[in-house]
Amino acid sequence: MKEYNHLKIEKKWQKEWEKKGIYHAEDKSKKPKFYGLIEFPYPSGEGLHVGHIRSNTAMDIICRKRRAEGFNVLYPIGWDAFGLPTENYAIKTGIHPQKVTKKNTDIFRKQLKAGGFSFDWSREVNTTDPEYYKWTQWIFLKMYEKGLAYKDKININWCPKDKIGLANEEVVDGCCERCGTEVEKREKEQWMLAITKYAERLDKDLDDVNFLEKIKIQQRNWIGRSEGVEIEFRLSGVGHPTAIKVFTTRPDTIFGATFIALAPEIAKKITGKDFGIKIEIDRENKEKIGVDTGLKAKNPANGEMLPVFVVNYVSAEYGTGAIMGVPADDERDKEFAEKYKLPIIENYKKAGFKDYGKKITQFKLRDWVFSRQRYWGEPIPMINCEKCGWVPVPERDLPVELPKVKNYQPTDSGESPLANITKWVNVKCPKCKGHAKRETDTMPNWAGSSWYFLRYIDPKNKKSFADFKKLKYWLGNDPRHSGVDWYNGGMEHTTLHLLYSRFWHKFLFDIGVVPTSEPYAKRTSHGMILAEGGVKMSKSKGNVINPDEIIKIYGADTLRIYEMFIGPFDQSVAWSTDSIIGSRRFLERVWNLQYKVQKNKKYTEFEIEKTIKKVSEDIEEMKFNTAISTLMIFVNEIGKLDFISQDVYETFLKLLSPFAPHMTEGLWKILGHKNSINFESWPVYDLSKIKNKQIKIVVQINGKVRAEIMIRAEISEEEVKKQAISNETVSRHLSGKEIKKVIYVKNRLINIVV
RNA sequence: GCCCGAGUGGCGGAAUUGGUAUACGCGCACCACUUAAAAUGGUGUCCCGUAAGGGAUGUGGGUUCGAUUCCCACCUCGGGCACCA
Repeated sequence: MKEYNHLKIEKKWQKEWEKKGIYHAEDKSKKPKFYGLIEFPYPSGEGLHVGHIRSNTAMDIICRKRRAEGFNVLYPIGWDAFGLPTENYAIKTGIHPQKVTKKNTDIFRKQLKAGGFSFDWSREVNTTDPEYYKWTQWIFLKMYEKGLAYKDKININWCPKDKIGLANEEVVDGCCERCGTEVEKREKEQWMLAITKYAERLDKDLDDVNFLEKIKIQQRNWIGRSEGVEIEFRLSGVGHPTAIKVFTTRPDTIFGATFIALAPEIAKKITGKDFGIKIEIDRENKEKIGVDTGLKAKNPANGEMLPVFVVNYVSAEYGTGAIMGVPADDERDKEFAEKYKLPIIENYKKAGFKDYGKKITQFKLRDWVFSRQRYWGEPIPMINCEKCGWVPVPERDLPVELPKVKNYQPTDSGESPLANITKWVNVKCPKCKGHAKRETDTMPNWAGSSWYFLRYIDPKNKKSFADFKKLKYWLGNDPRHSGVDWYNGGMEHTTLHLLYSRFWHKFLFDIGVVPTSEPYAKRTSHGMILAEGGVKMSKSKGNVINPDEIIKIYGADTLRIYEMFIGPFDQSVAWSTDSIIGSRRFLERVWNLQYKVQKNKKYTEFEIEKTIKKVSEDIEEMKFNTAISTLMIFVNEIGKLDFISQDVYETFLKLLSPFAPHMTEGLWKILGHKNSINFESWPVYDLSKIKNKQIKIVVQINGKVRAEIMIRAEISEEEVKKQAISNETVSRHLSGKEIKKVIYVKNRLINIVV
């Protein structure tokens, strides 16, 4: 008997599969296609996380099953490599981020290959490759051309300690994510993308995609669509001809309005005065403050003159920046009214929805701040000419490559380090050939990840980001109901990445370069893997599990099985090194079953049909933990027998192969097959083969289990009742009692009510 | 404050449309094999009780012949949003 040697087996088959390129997707195929996608990793210096193994294995199992079901499968991988950690490392060490990225991707690649994932490595993409970001820049230029990219003076988050502009997502509770310093607002010219123009469609089209409900809910909350009415309140008294427009979702409460509240910016616009009211960033300070502007506004419903206040709880960025205060119906207005002794009307008359204004739709979604004052990102391909203003870099000059710099530290003025490279910055205007300067801001790291799944389809194309025919094949022909077939990723990317990439895709659809209006047909999400004890894995806590070591000791197959068995796929789970042994023991049992195989004996006693059904269904629902427990139960049962017929063993190996590809491949060859188990078709089940001559029925009395009886299948209800009542234990419990009712659930239980 | 999700043995967790609660795995105990240990195999393992039986799925109530599952109220934990008018 040969022992299960995972090191030898895994190395051997990984080499063989790579050599033969068996996981390469075909661009021209008569088979139906399946495009399975995972979020491409950020190659951090910390190496692969066991969480990567979890989500990659899940999609790997689905893709392997699809191949066995006869699909032409695309399961690609790449690197989302622009970003802060690499840049910060460069600032600290002076090593070029490209070098760091190369080193990290090499490590990640090696680690992923050791996991035995069926990626098509020939399509690897890297967002920091100029051949890749050329097209990221190209998409930006198209957006500029269509008026979706524009420059605007806005408040950005500024960390006074790091002297750096921060993205919203880098601000945690009003403080810098890295140094904890309180963030200030600073006005700065930024490139913006008009995602709000797509708000309506981004919301509505969620109806047509197969995303998990909680993902749709989060997207909808983020977009924040609400229908209301815009009402004009005419100003009078101080010689103001203007009116104040108010947005409300409750126009029916207009008779209860006792004041008007303005955002500070709006008040300044109307009166030209600064009232010293500020909207605090500090979220804990929720006390409502206001100043009376002295203006009066006429309520169009009843002609009453209402005082107009500047307040700190109305934002200029939502609605019209002005509200009607209805203290009787709104908690915030009530708090304000009580503090400033304003009247609170109860029992006022209700108005109709559109009686005093016109219906409009508002969104919480804001336009996307697209500029970063950083080095390690895609340069924004724009040139500022003294005469012509902003001029896009001509397409033929793409990509605008990142120049070499000596110092990656941002400048004191908050500009990108690129601003110091005068040779790079100073250019001729493409229009008038006059003196001009390049934009020195770069794109956020959400840019490259907004379209990477399209590049996988045609990664080496030099003429376009991807050939349209290939896009049509892999995304489908139906413009409304297609895209990547199945996209799995983390919940943390539900609002930003998922929304941004849907926005970009819709834009590309509108200009006719992609065939579908939605990028992803189906989206699911995984839970995180936490350290033992349920805390986050982190270097500083020293509780990070390195997958390499687990693979070395137990094998990739064991790690894969363990991570799929660890708990429900969509929930967070705590790592437990002690429990891995169970997955290893299971695989060893499977391995040892080969010595019980008898070639010519037909095996009829045990039903593999149920196992096929359950495992097949569980994979589709991502219930990998119960799929594995089903496989374990089968092995436990079959292990009790003296011999196993080869056909049953082979069917079992096919079911196990997506989970443990290396071992099953090894066994497949040992059984005498020349071809890879990867080319075998997925087992089908035939429920009619399950012969249940005897069925176990539970007998309850008043809902309490008292006995079990065996019945023949298909006997009548009357006979089952007779048999149940005649049971010894049952009759003992029934003696001296009157039977009121008998409930019979077919093939399951009988409940006698006394 | 609002919106999601989850509370089941010592631990990770199972449970079809409401139908045997605790599958599968870890751990633990005992047995076999062994000079011994490890490994492996076997048996047992929610609680009380010798047993018959009784009690348990965060807490309290309800619907039902029957509730982990459905309804109401509350508590705890995780995630998201946050003065959104």
